[in-house]
Amino acid sequence: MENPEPDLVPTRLAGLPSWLITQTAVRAGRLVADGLAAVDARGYHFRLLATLDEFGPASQAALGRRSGIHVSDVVAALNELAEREFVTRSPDPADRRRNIVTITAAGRRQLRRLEKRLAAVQDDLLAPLSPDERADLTRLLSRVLAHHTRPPV
Amino acid sequence: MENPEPDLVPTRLAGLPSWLITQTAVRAGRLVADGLAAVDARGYHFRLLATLDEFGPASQAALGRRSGIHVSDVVAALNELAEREFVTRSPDPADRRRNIVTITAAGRRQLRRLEKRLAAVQDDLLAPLSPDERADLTRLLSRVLAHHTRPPV
DNA sequence: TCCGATCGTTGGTGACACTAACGTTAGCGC
DNA sequence: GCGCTAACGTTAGTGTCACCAACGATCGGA
Repeated sequence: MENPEPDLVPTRLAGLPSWLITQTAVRAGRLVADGLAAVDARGYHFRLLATLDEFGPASQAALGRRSGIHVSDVVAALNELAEREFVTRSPDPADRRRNIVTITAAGRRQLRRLEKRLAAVQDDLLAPLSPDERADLTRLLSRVLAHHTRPPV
Repeated sequence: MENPEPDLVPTRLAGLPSWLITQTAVRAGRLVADGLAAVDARGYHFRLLATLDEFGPASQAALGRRSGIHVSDVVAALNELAEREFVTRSPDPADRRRNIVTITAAGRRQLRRLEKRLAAVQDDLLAPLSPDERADLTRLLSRVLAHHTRPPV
């Protein structure tokens, strides 16, 4: 929806892996945002719903760790999800500091919708690559990401 | 410098290429930002200096197109660069709407410093990959990016 | 000469990641 | 049992990047 006719890109940038990754991420982010916006959601919402669906009810802190979202941002995103009844928050009887967050049936339906949108986005995003190449890319990125997720330091 | 001990990540996320790309970009962005911050700069500054050095003096609009930065953001970033005398702005005698932006000697020195930092960042970022794999990743990302840069629509 | 396009600039917005501070609560060491 | 530390949820604020709308000035083609 933008990108005002880019001129040729400096090779100093185009050759930098960090630039390639972040720029590709910008494009990917746009596609994702557009896809999710059609269902009135954004990345945080999907990540939280997917995490809840996969691991079951959890505290907000656990949700944050698993989805990679900061606890303080989890609060805001859950407020929005709860307002639309995609999720319920109830105090943990066993630990009064905690909330137990649970996905609702409506939340699961919303998640299905989001997943459908995102599947289309993947296809759009990786359009120029063959299935083998897509697998290669996924493999390489996973390795890089894993390396920086649990720094061997 | 953060990442508070991530729990296991949902496979629903870990398998999504769009997620892999954006998450890897977050890590890359952190490394880049840290590297540049050490010289009191950020991404926009490097991109502008590199573009200027590669293509020579240019108008702000041209700079924006080549570096992929919105014109309005170019203004702010150039203000910061000009304040530190890394760049000079002079009116274009041939077109009074335009400014001609030129990189200074100090700007070139700063660019060298930034490039040095970024080279180290690339190595850190791609540490788990062999040279061949790094080339593969670069190739794949370039293809994806090219496809979304000039939409074939 | 008019009109549309371009240029620089200002002043916003939104998503995402992240930080600091706070009161509450749990659980461990002693 | 008591005190300290750590974890929890929440609020409020920051920085980067990308983007949008509007403006006056200027240019260039019809």
